[in-house]
Amino acid sequence: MEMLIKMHTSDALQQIFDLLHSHYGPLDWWPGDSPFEIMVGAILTQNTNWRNVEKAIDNLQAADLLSLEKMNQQPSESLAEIIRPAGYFTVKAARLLNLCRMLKERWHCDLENFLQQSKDTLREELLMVKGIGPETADSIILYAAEQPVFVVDTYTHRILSRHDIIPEEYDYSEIQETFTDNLEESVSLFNEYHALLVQVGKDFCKKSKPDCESCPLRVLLPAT
DNA sequence: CACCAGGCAAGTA
DNA sequence: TACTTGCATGGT
Repeated sequence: MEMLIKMHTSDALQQIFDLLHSHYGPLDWWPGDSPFEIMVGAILTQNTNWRNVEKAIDNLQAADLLSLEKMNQQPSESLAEIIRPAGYFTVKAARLLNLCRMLKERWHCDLENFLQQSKDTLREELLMVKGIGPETADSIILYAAEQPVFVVDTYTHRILSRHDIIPEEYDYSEIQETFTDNLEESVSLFNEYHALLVQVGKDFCKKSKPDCESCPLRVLLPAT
């Protein structure tokens, strides 16, 4: 009679990180030049392939709109046309302007001061903006403000539940706690870990056609 | 052709 | 509270 002993969560999370890190090495996220560009990218990439986001950001660059003050002066309709390739473009244009308006009215466009708040108040303030939810807020806190929060996305949920490390029905905060309760609180670790999960998700853990045979996590069973 | 991608808010019961 | 639906382009 054979027995399968479930690994402790902290050991599993450490093993996943080690496997991914030795497979991919440092990924140098976030792919954006300034804190403002990172914040814009975080909104544009909501439920959208990053390739499409890059096209939209190129358009914004060409229109010289990658600054808070300039974007804030842009009418919603023309901003929408510029970010069209990112999809959901009317909704996302409004969301970008909601963020710009909050930063102007509450922070007088001083991004540095805004991002230097404690991560908890920063998160509260971001979540008050209509169009910024938990993942977008946490992406901004980790990658623009460089403060230690763990970012959870659909790949994080899919990979951990398929490997039986968390239950399928875990929500955002439960998944986030799984990481923060079992890892040292470190900006560079959280940065790299989320980037690695997204990368391995794109490469091997697509929703309907996973490629578990060649996935670097195949030694952790079960999967698919 | 169908399906999906680094979510979120609003509507329904 | 717990589901469902709209938003939309571009790649496989």
